[in-house]
Amino acid sequence: MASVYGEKRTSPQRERIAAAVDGMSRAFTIEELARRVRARDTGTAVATVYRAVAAMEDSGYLARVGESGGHALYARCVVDDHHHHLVCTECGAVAHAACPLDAGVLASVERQGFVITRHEITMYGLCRTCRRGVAEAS
Amino acid sequence: MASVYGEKRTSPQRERIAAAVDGMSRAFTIEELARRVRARDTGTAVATVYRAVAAMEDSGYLARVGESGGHALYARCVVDDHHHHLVCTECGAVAHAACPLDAGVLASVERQGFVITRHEITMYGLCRTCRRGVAEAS
DNA sequence: TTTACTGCAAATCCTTTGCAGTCTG
DNA sequence: CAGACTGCAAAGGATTTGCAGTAAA
Repeated sequence: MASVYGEKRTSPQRERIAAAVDGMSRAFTIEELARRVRARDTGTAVATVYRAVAAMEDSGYLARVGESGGHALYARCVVDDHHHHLVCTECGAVAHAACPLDAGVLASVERQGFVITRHEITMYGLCRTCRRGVAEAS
Repeated sequence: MASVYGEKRTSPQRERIAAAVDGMSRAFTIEELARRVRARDTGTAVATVYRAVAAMEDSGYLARVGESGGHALYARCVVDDHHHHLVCTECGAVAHAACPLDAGVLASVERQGFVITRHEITMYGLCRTCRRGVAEAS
């Protein structure tokens, strides 16, 4: 668990926060994470959770995988190579997807004179379980 | 210019806002648009610009093409079929790109049990002109 | 006439920051 | 010890919204 916060310092609060993150099997908002942390230690300030999450994101332990109702969604992501995420809008389950920006797209924008320096791809959908739920409901 | 606001009502303010949008050859923030509108009519409230932009977005006349420094970026986009945008981070020029989500990606997430219901792809880069500028500067 | 649109200003609301104090390394 | 990290609370800051008035249709 040394790389959770990268080269940054740790603290009792950050350890509790890291533990809470480990307990998350789905995408979560900072608010949810904070609630979870504060359930065990009321003393942990929300600002501290925000700062810890930023540190975890820096270290690559956590990834921003989308947003929901104005709240950023995060999920543990220890995969090193470049990829993107797909979040189930019903339950928050996360899937991985290879980056779809292939030679064809690059050539297409190149033809327009552009080079891509950065991109963000966020996908939302339904996981196997929630897909069933929706089908049954209809 | 009837479809600018879709089926919604128009007004002198909305006409001025539409004219200002037409004068924009690049991506712009609402703040920039409002400044432009207010240069000719100080009386137009920023809230009105926000509401007009929302209406234009609804009608498909305007598209959100990215964000810059916490400000949403918009650009005129009358292309009907599904595609994405690439914004030059230097000058705001906009390029179009076909949606890169192909059968391969869909199959990949399907293999994980997911179906995609929505996705957002935003690309940033440099246009031909700004590319040169950067090269010369280095 | 109906009801959408406007201006103004206040309210939202997630996230960030300033500060003083504490603790890690 | 220096510099991070913490708690608290206030500040940020783009966007939204309530309201009363005006004007499209």
